Amino acid sequence: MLFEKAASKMNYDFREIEAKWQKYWAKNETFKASNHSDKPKFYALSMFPYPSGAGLHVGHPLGYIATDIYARYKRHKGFNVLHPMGYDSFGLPAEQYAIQTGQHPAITTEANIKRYREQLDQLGFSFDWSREVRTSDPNYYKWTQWVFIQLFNSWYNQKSDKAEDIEELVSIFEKEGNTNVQAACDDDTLLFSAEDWSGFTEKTKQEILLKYRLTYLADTEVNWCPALGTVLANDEIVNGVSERGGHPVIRKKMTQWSMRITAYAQRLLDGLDTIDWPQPLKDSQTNWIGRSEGASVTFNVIDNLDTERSRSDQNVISTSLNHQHQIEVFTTRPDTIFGASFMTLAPEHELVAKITTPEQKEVVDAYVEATAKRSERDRMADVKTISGVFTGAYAEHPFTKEPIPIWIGDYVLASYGTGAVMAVPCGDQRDYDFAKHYDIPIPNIFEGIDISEEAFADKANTIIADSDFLNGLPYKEAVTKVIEALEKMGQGQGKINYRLRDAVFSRQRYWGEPFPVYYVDGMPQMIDLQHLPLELPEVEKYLPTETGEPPLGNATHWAWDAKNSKVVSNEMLKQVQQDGHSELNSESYEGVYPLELNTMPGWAGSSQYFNRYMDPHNDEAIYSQEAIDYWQDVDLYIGGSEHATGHLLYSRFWQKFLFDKGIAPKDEYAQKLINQGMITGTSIFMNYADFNVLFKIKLVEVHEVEPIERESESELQLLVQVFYSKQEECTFDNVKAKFLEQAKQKFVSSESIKSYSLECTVTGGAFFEEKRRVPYSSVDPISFELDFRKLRKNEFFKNAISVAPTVHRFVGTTEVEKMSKSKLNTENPDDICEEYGADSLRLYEMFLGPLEQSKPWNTAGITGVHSFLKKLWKLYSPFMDGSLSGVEAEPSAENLKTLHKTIKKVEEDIENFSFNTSVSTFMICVNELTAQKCKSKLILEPLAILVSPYAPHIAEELWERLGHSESIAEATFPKFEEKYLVESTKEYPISFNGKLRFKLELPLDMGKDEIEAAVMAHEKTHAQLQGREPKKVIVVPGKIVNIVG
RNA sequence: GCUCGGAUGGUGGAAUUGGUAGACACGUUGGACUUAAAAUCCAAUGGCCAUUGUGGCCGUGCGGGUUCAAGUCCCGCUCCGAGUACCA
Repeated sequence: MLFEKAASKMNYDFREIEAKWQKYWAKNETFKASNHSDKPKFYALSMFPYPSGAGLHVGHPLGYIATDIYARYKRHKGFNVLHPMGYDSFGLPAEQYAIQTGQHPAITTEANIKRYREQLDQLGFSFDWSREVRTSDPNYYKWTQWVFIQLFNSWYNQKSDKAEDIEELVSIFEKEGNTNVQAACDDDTLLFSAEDWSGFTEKTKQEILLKYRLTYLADTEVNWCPALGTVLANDEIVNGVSERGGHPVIRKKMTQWSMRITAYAQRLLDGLDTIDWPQPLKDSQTNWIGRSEGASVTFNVIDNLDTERSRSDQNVISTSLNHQHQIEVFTTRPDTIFGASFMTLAPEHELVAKITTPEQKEVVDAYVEATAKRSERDRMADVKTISGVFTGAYAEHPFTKEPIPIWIGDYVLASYGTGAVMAVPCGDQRDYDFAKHYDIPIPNIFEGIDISEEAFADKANTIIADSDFLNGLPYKEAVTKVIEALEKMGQGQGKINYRLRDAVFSRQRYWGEPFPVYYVDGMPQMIDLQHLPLELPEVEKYLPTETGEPPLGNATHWAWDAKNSKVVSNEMLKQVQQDGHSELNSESYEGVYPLELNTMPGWAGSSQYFNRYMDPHNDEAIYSQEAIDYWQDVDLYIGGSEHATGHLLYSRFWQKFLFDKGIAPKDEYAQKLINQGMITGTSIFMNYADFNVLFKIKLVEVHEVEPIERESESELQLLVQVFYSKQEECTFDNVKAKFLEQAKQKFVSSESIKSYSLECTVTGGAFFEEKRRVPYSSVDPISFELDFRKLRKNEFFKNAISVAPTVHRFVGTTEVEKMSKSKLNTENPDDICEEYGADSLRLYEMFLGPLEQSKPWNTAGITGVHSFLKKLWKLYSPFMDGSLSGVEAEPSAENLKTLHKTIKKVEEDIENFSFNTSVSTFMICVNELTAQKCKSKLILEPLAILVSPYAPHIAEELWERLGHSESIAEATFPKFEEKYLVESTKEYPISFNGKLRFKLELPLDMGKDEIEAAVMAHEKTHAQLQGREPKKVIVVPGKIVNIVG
């Protein structure tokens, strides 16, 4: 008993140690950050997770561990560290679960968060949990709604290049109309004067302002699925039907909220130069924004064929006047305008119906209808098929005045540019292919270029020919000249086009932030801040209503009483609508209006959470000025690259907006960002079509004809091949049933037997006919041999039949894939924590490879880091068993060298986020100190601090056992001192013609010539040279010697 | 197609500015301890050839080049991964 107790104190009992310190940190609020400090601030942030029902898998903590190491390191370095965590807790899975089970998403979400928290706590993160945020918490989304209102009340002034108050725009309108206003606004905004403005009705004014607001209502084309009553994202549609249920999907216009992110396109692009983010991520944002420079050109549509005919008769009639229709195109190659031989409109282009000639109407209508049926994604995926039809109409070339046929084709997308192109087949491959296909002329306007096979698109080597005033000019000059000419004619100007579209901000979902919006006379009104949050109403069903309204349409208590500023029953609404302001009804019915039924998208809540962490409980403001002045911005942000064009773009946009409004002090919120690589899982496949089942059967025959029933018992062993289709489960019952069926056919003759019974004992096993996934956790991580005991732990395989291992080995084939629950290749951190402890898991995740690289998960190597921790523990044992009893060994020079080498490397590694190499460094350090039998506190104390960011639990325990009563978290990071590393000699590699031949130890302070002399005098040098005279001797002091000859 | 990554032993991966390729760990093999197993410890471990010892040759996806010296720099490919996709 006594012995056991002593042993447990001596052994590395990670379970006890980890639980102890996790409790200690929570109790002492070790990692609580203060908004006031004399220390410099450091804000370390991990992207907050969506709390899914599956819990964390080993891929999740990778980034958290990295952030945690850095945060703990910075704390050791004397920083006041903010390291918060929260949950992005609105989202689809909880809603879908609610649809299936009727359980409120809030309940599911709460349960999932609880599970996440347990798992996170287990890993020993230094989070300041007092600052936790949840996007689905009304106290949080109050401020999401508030930002929305700020956006609504703002417009983008292109003159000052920032967002400004909408009231200022109104006063400009009142003074001078909108003729001088340069704003990011809808394309169809008409010009008006101050007089016009004052003459507009209030509703018209509101309609006009909506065209300027940074969040606005617009008709947006969406993928509408009538059967599901919902809008689908592009990837929810497969082959034109819904992925779920296979219902038809149509493109439909819906009034939805949009965010005018395009106003910030240029600033989002420019800002990338100011932040330290990974280049691939910057590239993908750059591509997503998709800036292209060129010109917009207006082509006049020729009104009727008579005009055209008379022109071809050389009776020149001016056709540039009174054209009914104009087509505006965007081109990046205005220099090739003389090569334009046709135009193509997107089938959805509004002019299609107007300009199509009666003769062509039928084919055009058919084509338009056919394309409408295809989703945009389908159209884009199908690049090879060329299709289009001629409208019968012609446009006039701005310079040559020649008629140009107008076609429609689905290779032109309505959503990019103006939905119309001037087709220059000689300079664009798509135009070229289209022209070839429909036999349209392909004029060549390039000097010395053969275009008989393909288009020529190389701007750099372009010399324009056959183009009137552009002849002989290279690309750049030609562009300038054309734009000048077009501007003079009023038929075009230089233009910068962006691929980036305004972001649709409405979702027909339940589990999201409600808009703080009600409608008076169809115009949106914002609810005042003091009445926020506008909380999600309760609903009976989480599906869209029968009339196709979003789920909030099911709410019975969802109308806004503007007078009393509160949510009231829909009954009140109906009353008012039916009766108007009738005197029959009491006053309270007045001023009740419908509330918005859409909710905000997933990215709304995540677009400003990093700021809210600075002051998460503030009920008066999104955060106090004081808090943001102190914390400023995120110093280190770690998360996955899959958010490159979603969250990471939208949040930059919101931040820039908050900056413009003076609410945030920085216009980029994260100076440094790192993408952790994906941890891929190893999927295991079993494939045993030919494996047999060995059964023992007992056959009881009962013969009808005999007077006395005779029981005959025969025990048979037989091999039966059991085949399984993919759908069938490999359970004992399934196998047995199949076996009995076969046995019956084989052994029971129907004539003599009245009845029979079969029993079977399984002595063999059965497996699958086809390649089938089995859980990664059920195989040996090295041999991939299946372990049936482990397999049966998985619910799906709980009845799987095993075979004695001596009979047959089941070895799986492997495939590396993204980790996901459905692929059965996830690895649960809990199991690893249980077996090896959190410190082992933390070290191992870092040891796996470079943080940013994607890497396969394999538990095989975890024993390595675990035994490292045991060795580390052992190193400190003299301080635990009392054997040292106060005697303190002075550190040897060797000890100091090892320590300082480690300090230097680990510090460099952390600064460079090269966590995998510091784990190696620790291993080397511990191996060396063990070999040196180091017993010095002066070495072991700093070592504990070095290890503490990586393996905080063991570090705390060792620190305590060294006699400290305070947490190691605030201990000062050891200072590297060069003096301990100074060497007096160097083992020079001596190479001949670049090949290493031998090594020679020489003093480091030896000069070049001395080294050469020493090397040349060496006997091995003579042996190598064999009397030859070296041509050259290269000596790099402190590095290498190379002898050429 | 375009953009961006990447390719090093049986495996994950090391290798500051070009300067000893394969650190560290896993695995494997052999050994110690043990009745045995686990745990722990020790040794070997890129390939080929030779050998009493010493040694030699080849080796960082492929083909060239620059250099005293190339995993690292340059040119041309191949393959793999990620993102994006008719962007006018």
